[in-house]
Amino acid sequence: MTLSAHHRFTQQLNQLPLFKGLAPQTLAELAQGAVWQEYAAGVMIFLEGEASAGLHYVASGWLKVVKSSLEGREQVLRYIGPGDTFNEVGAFTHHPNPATAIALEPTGIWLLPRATVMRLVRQQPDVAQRIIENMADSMVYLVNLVADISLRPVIGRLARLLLDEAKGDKVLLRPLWQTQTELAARLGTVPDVLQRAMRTLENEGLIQTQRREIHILNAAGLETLAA
Amino acid sequence: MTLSAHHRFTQQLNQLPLFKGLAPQTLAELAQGAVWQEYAAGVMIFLEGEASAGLHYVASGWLKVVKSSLEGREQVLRYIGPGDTFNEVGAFTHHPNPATAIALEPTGIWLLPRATVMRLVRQQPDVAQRIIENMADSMVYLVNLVADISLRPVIGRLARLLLDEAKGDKVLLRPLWQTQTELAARLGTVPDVLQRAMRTLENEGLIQTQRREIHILNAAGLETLAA
DNA sequence: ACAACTATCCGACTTAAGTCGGCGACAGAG
DNA sequence: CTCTGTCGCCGACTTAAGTCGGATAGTTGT
Repeated sequence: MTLSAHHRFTQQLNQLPLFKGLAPQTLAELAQGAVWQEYAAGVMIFLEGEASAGLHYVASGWLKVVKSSLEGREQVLRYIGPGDTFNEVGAFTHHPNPATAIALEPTGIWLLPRATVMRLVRQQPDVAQRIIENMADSMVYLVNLVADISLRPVIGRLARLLLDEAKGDKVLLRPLWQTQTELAARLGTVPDVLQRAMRTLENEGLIQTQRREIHILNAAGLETLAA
Repeated sequence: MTLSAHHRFTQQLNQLPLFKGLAPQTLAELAQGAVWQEYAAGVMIFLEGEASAGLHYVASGWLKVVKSSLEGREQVLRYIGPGDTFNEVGAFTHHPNPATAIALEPTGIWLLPRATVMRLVRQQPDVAQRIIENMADSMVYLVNLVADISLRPVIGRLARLLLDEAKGDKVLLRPLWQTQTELAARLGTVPDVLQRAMRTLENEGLIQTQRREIHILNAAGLETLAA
């Protein structure tokens, strides 16, 4: 990792909402302690139960945070992409990692060691506040996830996911790493069940699937199922 | 609410891990802005979707934080008792409340307005850090809740709950407000299913239920189910 | 172009979870 | 004390979810 890489990273940090507006010196300090890491698709970034290193900032690529059962079933807690930070839990407490992180694509990550971010939080109230807000967002997300899984049938969750992911568009082309197995894990179920749910939606004329695209034919109908 | 009540509250705040060790003046300021609220058993403290007021500190009593489905089924996210704070999300962001809070017993709460805690966070790095740690704990709890509900059968969740709640003891006497309906909501299921699970555990000789007590006869057996 | 592998798809089946109706115990209100 | 409503208990039933075996299509590497 070269000096210029760190310099570029300093620039990036300044863009990042979490660290925007900090003094150049502070940013440089932050960048100085950072460790660059690259992961190939499918590689584990950290494992549930390990003591964890610090705050992770995703420079490029996508990854997933999951919990696994003994039988090997997987529940996706969150997808994380460029510009996101994750592992606040590991960075700010001495809890072991509560979940496992796995790269979905070739992924580049800056690792900010615990001591560095800790110092920053104590010296920069702005950063502390933004971190708190970030964590609050995560909590809202998790709370909704619990409610979804517990109180809604699979087909309802699927309908909601399609609507959210499409964000008003009528067409939804899924990234390559969103295989049906991944989608199923995100919804908290298994591929077969997901497949049936898809077919049901298709038979009822709410969606239409092509190779790598899903067309939403009847958004209102999906809303009803997702309610 | 009297001056002496506020004075007592200042004492209490000083005990509270979250605020321990602050300057007396800071504590007094904090107590000054606080609003005292009392709720009878079963009364709603705040409702999902409302804009929310600030950080809540429970002085006495127990309450639950829940999400409800349209059909009226309830998922308990967390139980909260004396000394706990809750509603970090509402206090530190402009999100509406992500869930509903309901008193389980007569409950007394100090409400710390957003502006007050916000100022505190910006001026006292210690407080900011502890709040972050608090939220991290909540996130760990939620993450595990998601995994439990998604990846484990009801009977396994029940076994784990019994073990956790007993904390090594062999006897578990449940508080009055833990009706089977409440317990079911905590486990993410319905009373009937819970009852069956209980009977199964009893038939297999793992536990024995008396009026308001549950005796653990075979902790190892429960561990196996909970694994 | 071919083989090997993986993802998808599908029908049939099993199991877990949830629903329903009713009954008996108990607690609080009158 | 009796009435009334809630809670707990239980068996029978329905539905949602998950499993299994196997066919098919698509992809990757050689």
